[in-house]
Amino acid sequence: MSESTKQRLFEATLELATSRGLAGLTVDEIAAAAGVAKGTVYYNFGSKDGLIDALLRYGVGQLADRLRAARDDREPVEGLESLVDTGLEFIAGHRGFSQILVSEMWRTPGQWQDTLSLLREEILSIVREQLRRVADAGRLPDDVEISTAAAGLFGTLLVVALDWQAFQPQRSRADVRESIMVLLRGLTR
Amino acid sequence: MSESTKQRLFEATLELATSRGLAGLTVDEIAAAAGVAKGTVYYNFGSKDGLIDALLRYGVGQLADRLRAARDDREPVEGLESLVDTGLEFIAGHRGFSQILVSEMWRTPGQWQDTLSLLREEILSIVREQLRRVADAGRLPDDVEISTAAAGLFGTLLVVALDWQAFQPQRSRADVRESIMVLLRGLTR
Amino acid sequence: MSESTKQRLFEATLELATSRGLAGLTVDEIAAAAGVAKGTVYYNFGSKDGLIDALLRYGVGQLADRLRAARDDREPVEGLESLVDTGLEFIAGHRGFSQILVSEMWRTPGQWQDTLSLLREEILSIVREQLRRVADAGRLPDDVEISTAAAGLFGTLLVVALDWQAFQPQRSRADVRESIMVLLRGLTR
Amino acid sequence: MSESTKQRLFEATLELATSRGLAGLTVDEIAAAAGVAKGTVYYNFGSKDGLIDALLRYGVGQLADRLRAARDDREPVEGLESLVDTGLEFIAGHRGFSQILVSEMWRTPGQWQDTLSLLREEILSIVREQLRRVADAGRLPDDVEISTAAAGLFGTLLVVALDWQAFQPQRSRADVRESIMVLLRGLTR
DNA sequence: CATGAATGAGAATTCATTCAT
DNA sequence: AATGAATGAATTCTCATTCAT
Repeated sequence: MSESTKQRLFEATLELATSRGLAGLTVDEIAAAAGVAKGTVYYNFGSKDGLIDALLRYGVGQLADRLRAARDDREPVEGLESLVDTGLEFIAGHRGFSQILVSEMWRTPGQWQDTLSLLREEILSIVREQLRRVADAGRLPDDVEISTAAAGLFGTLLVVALDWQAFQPQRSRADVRESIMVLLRGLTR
Repeated sequence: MSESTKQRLFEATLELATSRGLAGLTVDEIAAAAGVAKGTVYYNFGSKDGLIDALLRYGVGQLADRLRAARDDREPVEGLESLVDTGLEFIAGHRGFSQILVSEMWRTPGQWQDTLSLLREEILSIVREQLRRVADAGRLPDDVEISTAAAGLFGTLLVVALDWQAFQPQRSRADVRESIMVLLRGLTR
Repeated sequence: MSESTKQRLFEATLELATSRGLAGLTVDEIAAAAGVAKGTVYYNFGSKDGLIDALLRYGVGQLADRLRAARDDREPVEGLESLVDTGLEFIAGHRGFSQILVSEMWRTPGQWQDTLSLLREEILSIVREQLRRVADAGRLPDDVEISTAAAGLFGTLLVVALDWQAFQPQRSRADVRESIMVLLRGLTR
Repeated sequence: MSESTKQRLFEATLELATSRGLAGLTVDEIAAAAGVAKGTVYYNFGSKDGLIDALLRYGVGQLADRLRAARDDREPVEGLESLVDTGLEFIAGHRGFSQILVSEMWRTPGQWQDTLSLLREEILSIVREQLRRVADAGRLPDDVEISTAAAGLFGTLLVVALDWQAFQPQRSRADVRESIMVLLRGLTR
């Protein structure tokens, strides 16, 4: 079934990209790691970029789903913390994918820039919405611009989580979450 | 003189990388932009990777120098803000360089991982030192661990600055600095 | 079919090497002569060295096949002469190949030393076996050690044949064969 | 003094060529191994080929001197054996140089073919002269052509000696000499 | 006499893509 | 739906040679 082939290609690409970055991957490697012939990549995705593009959409889709599920009708600030926690959990559990995001997200004309802009927007809109609730509850200082704060929060979350994994793996997730919360609480007072 | 050749190559590479990203550059282009023959790159750096490696050290050296110069005997929190501002200025002025930093810094084994670990440490030690002063002045909450905060601050700065350049170029630098300061002020209360 | 591509590359390489030597060939030339794209060489052999390595095995295989075919149930000394004649014929017909054999065979660590040691052994075992028959027929002096004689005979054959081709091309093959036979007859008395 | 520089370059080249062959050497390596700057090679020899050329002449000159010294007014066949023994001794003592000779001597258009033809002739004339004496003493069969035999003897000597060094280093020089003598005695009866 | 930084033509190698099966 | 041999443009890298000091 085609779905399993695509899935296998996604997983192999993720696995390889974790250590070598997206740009450094060859279609040969990906196909070999997925246990399919090279032509199969082209049959299923049309091109290398097509595969990467699909992979990015797939991964971000998963992240967005989780984030959306994490929001609830609780108190706004708690909801924000829940968002952060969910984000941290996802990143820790999908390190390879997250590394790809940081690696490619801010690369200027980067090959996947268009897709990434779209995906970034999808995530940010979720964060912005939650920040908006916090603001509506009067818990955000007036001089904080929501879209800026959302972008900053997303980037910080990504980077802090990866730094944790790469350079301070002995820290617990709760510990890392708390570091970010300290910042957020400062912000939301 | 060899130093000037290396210097010219660094500058040409940085220049090109700012608009096109480091990964996509060819040695031909770099040499042409620097006004030297292609062989000269290999004579001086051994390989394309050798050039990038040297460039990373050079760039981080520059950043560290600026950061060190930004610290002064003023009030600790102001000193911290000065550090942030200097960092922002540097990143905005060396976009290509900063992009490679984010792209490679958190890649697991990564080609330049060894170099980057060293360089990360060089920057972090400066940030840590300043945070220490802030703490000594009693301006940091007790539950904030300095080395964690330093790593988070560095990553956040990098990412927020790049996000600004890539997705919100119309914002002013002062504006962006203020976004980060809001966070810091929350932290340092 | 892949076999025919490899075959074509072997033949083209051998052809070119006969007039220009193996070391001086470029992959471009070889591919052009074989009527395939340059990438095909890399697809099939991985590298220029890989091609040469495979070619050595292929060539020695051919030589060994011919030598084995040349042995028959005739009188032992005649069989030995037949071996020599076959060897001469092969070398004369594959000059480029033989040159690389002499060039590389006795080079201390040499790029293809491992391959060549194996190949040398394959040829020598055939020669040894024939010398053994001569000895069993009581036609070899007692003080001649077979493995030493085999190695000497192989080397001599190679060198004499190449010397003929390079410096005395006007001599006939029969003439050259006779020169070696004179030595062998002295030996087998 | 220039002589010592040339000498150092000869020795370094010989040393390197022993394991890697002449063609694979770079001027950089040679200069580094000799402890001089690259320009010095060009100052002294004009080109890489000039260095190799001079080296070949130098080495063969040494060999020719020894061979000439080995001939004496003794009985012709003994003189021939003395020639062989001296040749063996030289080769064993100058393995690197000898490997170069075998590697390059029969390479068809080889870059140093002209020089090598001359040098080959220098050695062969010595061998031919001695064989002539043997013939004059009535110790050579009528069907042996002297110049052919000389070429064969030279090649065989070279190859057998190298085979000894590379593949059967445990044998004594006397042992190896005896192997060749067996052939020669058969020839000279 | 000697140096070594710089050169650039030439060679090896990579890799996304195509296409006949 | 999948394959994998073949391609060739693009790139990296090599190295003999030059030349100003």
